[in-house]
Amino acid sequence: MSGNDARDRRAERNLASRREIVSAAWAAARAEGLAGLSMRDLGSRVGMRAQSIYVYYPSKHAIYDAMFSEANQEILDRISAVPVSGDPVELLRRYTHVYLRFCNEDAVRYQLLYQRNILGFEPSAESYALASSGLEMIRRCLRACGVTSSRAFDVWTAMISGLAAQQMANEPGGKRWLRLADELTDMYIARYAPAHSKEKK
Amino acid sequence: MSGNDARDRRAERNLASRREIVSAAWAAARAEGLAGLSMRDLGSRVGMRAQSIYVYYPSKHAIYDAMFSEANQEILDRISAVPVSGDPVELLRRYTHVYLRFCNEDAVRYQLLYQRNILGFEPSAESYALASSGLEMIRRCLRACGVTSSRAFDVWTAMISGLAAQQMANEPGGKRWLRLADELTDMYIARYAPAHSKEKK
DNA sequence: GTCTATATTTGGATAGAC
DNA sequence: GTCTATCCAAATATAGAC
Repeated sequence: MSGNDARDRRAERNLASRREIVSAAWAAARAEGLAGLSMRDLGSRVGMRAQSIYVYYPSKHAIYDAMFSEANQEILDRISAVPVSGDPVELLRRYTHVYLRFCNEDAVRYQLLYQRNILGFEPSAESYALASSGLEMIRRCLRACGVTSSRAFDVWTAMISGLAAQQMANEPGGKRWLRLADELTDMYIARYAPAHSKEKK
Repeated sequence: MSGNDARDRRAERNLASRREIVSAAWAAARAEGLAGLSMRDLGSRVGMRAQSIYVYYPSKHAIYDAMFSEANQEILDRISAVPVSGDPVELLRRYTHVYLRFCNEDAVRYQLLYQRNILGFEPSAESYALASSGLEMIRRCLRACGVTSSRAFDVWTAMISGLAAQQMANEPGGKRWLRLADELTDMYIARYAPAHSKEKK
């Protein structure tokens, strides 16, 4: 029926516009800074007046939230796409590599996801759930390596997020710290999962 | 001479006002967020009109810079005050404790010093020098522990800044990650300075 | 769904009287 | 050194015509 077709087309176009807005928001944030995102600039990037954006998103915070959610979905997808075969320690290395590469690719995305400091912005509960489920995959992998205590898990997240933090703060896009990932992993495994360590005791 | 006295009193009052302004700026940043610091709010906190602040600081960035510099001086002072006696590994632990406590005390200060993300603000060269000289003390201490490679030094800073980053991001003011410092240090020393390790090989 | 027009607020910064 | 007055620019958001 043509009524349904028209409705579908409308919904399709609406969705496309929403996507275009978020995509332009990323570009704007990369150019002007995350906090410098403005509706006027964003509008001009999608060929609209700023006011028209409110048809698609009710507020600027809603756009931040869409960006936050999209980025969380992206890292979750990438982690999920890692083939789960063979040695769990090898899997841990692959996860780590994927995560660090993800952080290092985009400073603005890193800031939005991991340095909560946009004025009054708090991400929605669903976005949090995405982030947690990524963490859960890491936790399972560590368990497969023989690491079970939550202390040891916190040690792991501290080490890896520390690599990312130093890299982003001091040399964004570089690899001075990122290349230390395997070294840190070896040290960690030798201490917390000696059965999987390549180093003989 | 009374001319000099008057000049001194003026200089003194001027300095006191400058200090009061920076102190109020910290309070404002803690209340409104670092990026939310505004001259009007700051003025009202020191009992002035916003415009009068320009007598003491030529711009808002200059105030950020004063805050940045003050904070760097503070951590440098604290690190310098640590008594340098006995085992270098013990000294390393003390340094680490001082640093982590410093980070955890004040989220806004942490953000200003270690998460460079204020709009167009870039700290002055002198402030950078302060920060570098604190890092240099850590480097010397690690050398005394027998750690010499720059790779190993980067591993150390990644680990410790990772503890701080996780603590600040997930549980500011708490100690879920901070309490892992000694555990991380043990692991690190065992790997990079086995001669100083308590664990027998 | 996009526009014009506008309300409303807020920001940093300057000029000049006192 | 502080004030009043003001400039100027920019922001988010709403109302209503088309």
